[in-house]
Amino acid sequence: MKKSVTIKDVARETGVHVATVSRALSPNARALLSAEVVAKIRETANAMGYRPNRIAAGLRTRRTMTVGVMIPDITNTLFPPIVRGMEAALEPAGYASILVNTDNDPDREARLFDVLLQRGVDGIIDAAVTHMDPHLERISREVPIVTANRMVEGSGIPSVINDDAGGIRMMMQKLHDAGHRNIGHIAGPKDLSTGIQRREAFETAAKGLELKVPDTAMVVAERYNEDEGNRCALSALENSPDMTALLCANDRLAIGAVDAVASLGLKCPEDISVTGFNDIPFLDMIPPGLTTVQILQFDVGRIAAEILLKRMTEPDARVPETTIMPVSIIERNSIAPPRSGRGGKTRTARQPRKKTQG
Amino acid sequence: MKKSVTIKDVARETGVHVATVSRALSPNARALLSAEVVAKIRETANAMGYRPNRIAAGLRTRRTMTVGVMIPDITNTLFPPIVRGMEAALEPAGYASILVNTDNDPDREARLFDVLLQRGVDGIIDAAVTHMDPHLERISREVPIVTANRMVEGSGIPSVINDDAGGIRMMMQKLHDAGHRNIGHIAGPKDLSTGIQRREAFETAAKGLELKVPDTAMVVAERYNEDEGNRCALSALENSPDMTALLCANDRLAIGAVDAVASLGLKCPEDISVTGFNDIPFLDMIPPGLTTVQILQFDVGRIAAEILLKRMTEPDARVPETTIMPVSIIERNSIAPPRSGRGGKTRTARQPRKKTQG
DNA sequence: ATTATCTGCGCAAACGATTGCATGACCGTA
DNA sequence: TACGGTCATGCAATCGTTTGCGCAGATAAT
Repeated sequence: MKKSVTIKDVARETGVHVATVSRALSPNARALLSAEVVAKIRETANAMGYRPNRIAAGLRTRRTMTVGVMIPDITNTLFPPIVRGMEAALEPAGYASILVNTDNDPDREARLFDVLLQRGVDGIIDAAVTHMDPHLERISREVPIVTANRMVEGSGIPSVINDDAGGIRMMMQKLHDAGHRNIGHIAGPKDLSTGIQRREAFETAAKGLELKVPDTAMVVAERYNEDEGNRCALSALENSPDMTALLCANDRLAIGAVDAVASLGLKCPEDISVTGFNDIPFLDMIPPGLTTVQILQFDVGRIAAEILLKRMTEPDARVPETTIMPVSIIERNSIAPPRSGRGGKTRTARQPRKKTQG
Repeated sequence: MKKSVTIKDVARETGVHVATVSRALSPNARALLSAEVVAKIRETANAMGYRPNRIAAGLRTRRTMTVGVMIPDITNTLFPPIVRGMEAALEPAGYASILVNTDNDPDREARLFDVLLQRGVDGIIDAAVTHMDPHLERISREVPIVTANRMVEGSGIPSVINDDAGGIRMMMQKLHDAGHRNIGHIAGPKDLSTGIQRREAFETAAKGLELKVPDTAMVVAERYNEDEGNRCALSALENSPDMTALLCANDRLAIGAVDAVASLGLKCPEDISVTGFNDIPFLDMIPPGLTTVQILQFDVGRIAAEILLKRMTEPDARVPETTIMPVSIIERNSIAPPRSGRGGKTRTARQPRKKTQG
């Protein structure tokens, strides 16, 4: 609309060369100039409403002071706090962020990487990475990357993740303490590191507590959403009549599971205990109040951004390859001691099987 | 990290001039070239892994194919769907978006405008604007702007908002139909167009239904959050013993209000009906199930983006100054007929006043 | 055959900033 | 007075694209 004032205008106005203006305005080069000239330049630059053009600067310096942020879907309430955490570290350092949603679609992801690189981002934070990401290593040779909340194993790409294993272990212990011996699991998608790691943690925890988990009591979701939680819970509940608790790989699956429990005429937690993971916003307000593993959403984003900052500013600084953020259990009302049995209560009740409950 | 292949490399490889490469790769200029040359260039460009540098192009063309998106706070669940709506229109058109959170802080907002303009955004969608925004008109002379969800009156800046007045009117009618005659209002912040317009709509609706609303039954919140909803509801409930319903300016205020109701030993909806506005995600899962005004969150963002696209591509095309999106009532369980009275039930019950109930 | 019109492509100047190098003024010292 | 050394600033190239203009050759019109 209106042509803006450039370094050249300021130069003309103050009667110096553009190079001098550039130096006067640059925190680093400022020391090369006499104090009076610097003062005069900055003054008139301000007066003229000069606004540096980072596009032009970026062309020359190959640094745009913007980073790319990839997430699966911003409407998934897990991610906004993570994004804010990133911003909390990025903005004070002078970086802006281009945000893109992959919808967990690899084609889209590939396109979006191009979108970011074409715009010359100085780095990328990827919270949408799949377990075996085909693009990431190639991209990471062009620009610094760190993954948040998820990781791709063995890639050497720095990641900031949660103590998935620890969270699951603690939750299993909690269920065991409450008396549960037949615990099912709704696992997350098998192409996501969180899905995989939580499932493995579930299995080793079960083994550690000497619990048997029949195949029917462990079903893996295609996606992290309520519908899948519902579907998987239904399957588990109908095929594992002895099951008294369902440990879910995340909160949204758990919410779907609670629905499934209700739709079978059962109650949570009286008939079936259900647990979640993440402690997403508003979870505390949804009945019956899911007991869940709380992760430090904001801090995951913040730390990931801080690591990226380090990699961008000191390209050969050493950064931790994977930093694991602590988790904790938030106790609400979705765990209760198991009923002695629930054989007749399921709509699709079948003939009772041998019980393994101890 | 690795220097990328430029137009110059492609030119050398194919034995033509850079200008020819540029034209071969530009959908518009392609027609100027012979088909064979175009084919050859595109082929080798692909083979070499050429990725256009939009920074450089932007410097020359003054178009970066990125837009700025300002919102108050992405962790406010109202905004993610709006942002996705924007993206749905922007991305297919080749635009990426830089997202910034203002936290409703005018200083921050001013800084962030600079952040966006320094990066040469082609346009801005502002969903964080205050009613009398000091910056907006100045900025709008430099770059096309459209506001979403909110507006600044009399500015001439295109906006896409919701039918606030209509929503409030319908909700008032609903409460009236249920038998309520003493209806209170928790108004939104007085510096936001939504707060103002909904409050005005409340007052004219009350007048239209011939309801008296004592000053004590209308309290305005400083911010749109649960704590303010709680505080305001407490004040209204304690100072207006006759009140049987609380129409809240948004869902978060309403959530706080039902907490307040409960903390006074009353029940919603039996003792006090409460209503919201927006129908934010997860609202349906929170007891008692707020009856609310549903807005088209996604479409507000989408339409705003479409209008911005029009303004960016055809600077003197005429666009509607304010487009109002339809709303509808979602009925849940937070409205019930009024009790005959609730005099003795409030903790801070005072001597009964004259009733105006008909 | 001469001139006018097209076609297809190259030339070079932008866009706005950064930065290595050059230069001139000034100071101190020999 | 001449010389070496600083200090403050100017010069000009550069980043990767886009685009107005011009030129050469081919084709068409006269």
